[in-house]
Amino acid sequence: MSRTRHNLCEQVVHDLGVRIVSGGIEPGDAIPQEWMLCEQMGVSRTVIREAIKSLAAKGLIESRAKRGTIVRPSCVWNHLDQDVIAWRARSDESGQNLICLTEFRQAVEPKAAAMAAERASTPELDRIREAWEEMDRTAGNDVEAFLAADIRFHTEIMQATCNPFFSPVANVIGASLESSLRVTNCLPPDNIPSVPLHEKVLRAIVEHRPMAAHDAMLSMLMDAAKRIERAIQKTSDASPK
Amino acid sequence: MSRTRHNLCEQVVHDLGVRIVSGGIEPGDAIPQEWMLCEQMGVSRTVIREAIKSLAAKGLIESRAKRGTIVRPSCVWNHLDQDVIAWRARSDESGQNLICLTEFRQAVEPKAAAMAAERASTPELDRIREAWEEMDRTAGNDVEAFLAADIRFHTEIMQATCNPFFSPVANVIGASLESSLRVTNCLPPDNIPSVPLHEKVLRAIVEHRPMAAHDAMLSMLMDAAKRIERAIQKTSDASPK
DNA sequence: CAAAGTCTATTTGTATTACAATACCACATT
DNA sequence: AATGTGGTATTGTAATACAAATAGACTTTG
Repeated sequence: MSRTRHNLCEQVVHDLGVRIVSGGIEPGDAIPQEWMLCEQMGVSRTVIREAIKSLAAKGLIESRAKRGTIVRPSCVWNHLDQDVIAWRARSDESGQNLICLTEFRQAVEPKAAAMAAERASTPELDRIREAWEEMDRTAGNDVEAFLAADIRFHTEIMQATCNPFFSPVANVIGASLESSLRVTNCLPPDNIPSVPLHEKVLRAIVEHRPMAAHDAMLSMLMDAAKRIERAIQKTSDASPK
Repeated sequence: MSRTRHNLCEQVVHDLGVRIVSGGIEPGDAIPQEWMLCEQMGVSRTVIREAIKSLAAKGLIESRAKRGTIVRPSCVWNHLDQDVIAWRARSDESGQNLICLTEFRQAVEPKAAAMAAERASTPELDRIREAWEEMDRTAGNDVEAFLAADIRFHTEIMQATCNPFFSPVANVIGASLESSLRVTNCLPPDNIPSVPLHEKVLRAIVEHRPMAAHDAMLSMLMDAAKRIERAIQKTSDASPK
């Protein structure tokens, strides 16, 4: 039970979620019955049932009377749910998940940047600019603050597409940046070269140049992907086999 | 209470979900208190609470003791959740939602097709081919079966990317095709021209030609988008203002 | 003997009651 | 006027009881 969470139900959701996503219980298999979970976790059936409803809402499990509650095939999980992404990231020893995250970003974000360049309203442009300014301010000294600003920069671009279906991509971006921060284990100065790359994207969007925004975003992501790949290479060399 | 669902909780989730997504309760506002919902819907507090957990898991609401349960800003909703998509589609009078769905597909699917062309394994290729064959078989006579096969075709391509983050896109595809079927109000023969467009995608993927797959998918989607736009134009002309 | 139907036991689904924890609000205190 | 303090409404948790559904064993019947 890692660390205390804001209430019992969330704690149970987290524990079961991690167990399922990390492969502790395989798709098709049943999770323990309710009374058994009550015993194992020392909570009432009320709590267990509410947790089960949460996980079912995320697509992870499905309950039927008598049959029990089974883990659904992973292709129907809500893989862009913030919790599911976090649980997945936890059990990513190899860095394979980080590669998938980055790959997905490469597929979606350039097009999103282009759409933002077409449509972003003035307040949306301001929010993107503010995020970039925060990046510029914190680069080289505060890694945490830079990360937060970086996430905000990309998230605001998703919002600026004026298409709600891009919103969940923000979860991928957040997980990707956090995870890559851990993997590359970077120092404050390492953030500095990233600033002009983001600036290029910012300018293209502000000046309503979709193609330029697309290309700038793509090359920024390719650069990030390259650094991640190198870092993963290094760590797998350090602990071979 | 539209129509009877498999259990009480799901019914409550559906009713509340529709009310929230359709804008009946705005972000920042509180939903009725638990005892009030019990009265309104004629169910126990147990059921209400489990439904609330479901909606919270989808990002729609957030509960706090005393403060009540409030609707969260729509930018943190899990917009790619199957239920959320369905609820959104219900309240799409203008066709604006269908346009967003299509636009998102255009942003993601070409790249996904390219990745599938790079990596798809033989069984995955078989499943894509089978889906296309089913489309070919049912085009011109069975609209329902054609729709199902069409959805399967695109869904299998998402799976063939070998990247789990593409899976939820299948929900968008399903909603888009169903919704566009309703809007364009098409007859069986209207499906026929769609078959060779899909065949082009299929061939490119099977022959492992990423660029070709990308382009074939994109032009297919552009074609679909054009037809949808025409249909929406027509219906808004029919019922002006 | 096989196929169909029935019964039972197990598991989830729903209702009810009670109390704990929390946080907003009004009131009192300094 | 600012601060503290307690009441109160609302969600959080527990416990119990029963309903509904169904897998699997058992029985009946052709």
